[in-house]
Amino acid sequence: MNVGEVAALAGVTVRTLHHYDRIGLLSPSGRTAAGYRQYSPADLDRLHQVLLYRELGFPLEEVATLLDDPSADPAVHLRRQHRLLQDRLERTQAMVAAVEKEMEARSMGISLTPEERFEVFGDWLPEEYAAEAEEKWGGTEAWAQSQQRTRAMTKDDWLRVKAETDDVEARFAAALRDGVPADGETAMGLAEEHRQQISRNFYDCGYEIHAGLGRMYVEDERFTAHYEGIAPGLAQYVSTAVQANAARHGG
Amino acid sequence: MNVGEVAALAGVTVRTLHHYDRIGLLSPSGRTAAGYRQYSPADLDRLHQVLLYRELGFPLEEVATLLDDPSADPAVHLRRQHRLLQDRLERTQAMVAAVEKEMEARSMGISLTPEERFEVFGDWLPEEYAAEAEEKWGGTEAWAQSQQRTRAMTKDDWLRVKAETDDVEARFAAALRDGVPADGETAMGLAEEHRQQISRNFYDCGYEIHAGLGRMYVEDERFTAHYEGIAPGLAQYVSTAVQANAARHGG
DNA sequence: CTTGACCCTGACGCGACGTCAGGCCGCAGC
DNA sequence: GCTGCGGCCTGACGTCGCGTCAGGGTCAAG
Repeated sequence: MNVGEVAALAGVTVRTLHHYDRIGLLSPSGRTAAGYRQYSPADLDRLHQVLLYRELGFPLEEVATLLDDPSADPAVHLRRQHRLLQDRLERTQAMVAAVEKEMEARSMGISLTPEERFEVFGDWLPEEYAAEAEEKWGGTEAWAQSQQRTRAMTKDDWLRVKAETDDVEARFAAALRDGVPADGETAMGLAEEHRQQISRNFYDCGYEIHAGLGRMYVEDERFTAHYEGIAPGLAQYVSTAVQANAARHGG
Repeated sequence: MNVGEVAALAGVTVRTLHHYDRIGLLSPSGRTAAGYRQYSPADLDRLHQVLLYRELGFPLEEVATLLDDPSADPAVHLRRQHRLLQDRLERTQAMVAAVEKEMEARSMGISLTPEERFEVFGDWLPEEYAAEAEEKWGGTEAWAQSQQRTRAMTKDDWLRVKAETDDVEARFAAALRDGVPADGETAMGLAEEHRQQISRNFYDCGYEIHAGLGRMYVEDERFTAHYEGIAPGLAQYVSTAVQANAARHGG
């Protein structure tokens, strides 16, 4: 199939398909001698996934990493999409309820407080991220604790927590810069501080959990990006330090 | 309240409020001596409306025209939002169903046709516009006819229809330019052609309906914009011609 | 062998902000 | 009184996901 047909079938414009091709999100599996894009059924499959994730609000770059993850087979995507769609359903229902509440209030001559009226917008920002996080960690004790504690935090609390975190990260970066070994006493000390910070602010972070986190810093691109954004090599450095510290206490 | 507080309450960034101020969508009702934005409760009300419409996918400019329409009291907005949210609910449910269908198909080893898989995306483009249109005309016979006929149209059909329409509109513009009276024989002839075109291509357009359409050309800004984009004064001209033609046949 | 629909690749534009940069408030603490 | 330090201000440029030409090749039908 050529672009026009695919566009008509999927309900997108040709330009959109060009765009997806250029950014590498969906490149047709073939071209004719004249350079015409040729889409295979597999390409259509992928397009379908792309459109679903897009509809759910994912930035295209993230859609690409999701779909290119070789450890995620189609069933994983379907389950995730199902969950995200149900989240959206709940959210929409909440908004419907809010509007109905307001209509009723109006008809009774009452007026709602600003807090009441904005609450449906308030904590939903991470529609997709929250869903993903819950998929990974939902149901665990740590997750529940974290949810409960962070919900109670004020803006000042957040700023304090962020300052603490920034501090430790900066000292990690300094250690890396100065050539301090990642599995040495100093770096392990920082790792321990890091662990205690998490325990204080989010959830009881034991050594095994901390070691798991450490692994994620080099495996999950979002964490990796965070640390590499501070200093190149920092993700690996922190990961090593955290795991060394865990090993020391664990065994 | 100053920007920061409003932003925190509504779950948006300060930058967003700056933006809404600059484009005139939501300008705080006051400023302090130092130039600090001061938001009143009424401003918060408006912000709430803005965020709801935004969430529903309306471009900000359109949100502004909706909210600035003096003929639309708060209740109108609430009803519209309620309808749009319910549309979204239905649509999301359809998508959930589609994903479930696909999961089942996969588990049975069957695979769906491309058409089946994309159909949920297909005809939904005008989430909001379609909803608005249906709100106005839904349930009428003309609406149903139009829906049925346009669904059956191929791309070529659309092009042909568009060419026809463009032709009549160009002749209307020429008449206007040449100073031909809008309620004269020539202009009424064009109006009659216009009416028959609609009847052929969309729905049985009698004289009363046509007269109603004519009124809309000067009352609904979208129609007005369309005609004024062709030639200044054309909206009024066509409107007059159409109504004169209807009056001639009606009485 | 032309015509008209369809395809290609730039390249610029746009909406709705994000993200600095440079500088002015406002109030707490010394 | 001064000095931070967070919050606010106004530009101004960057980003994302395309829309929209411009200039030109391709292909099936007549």
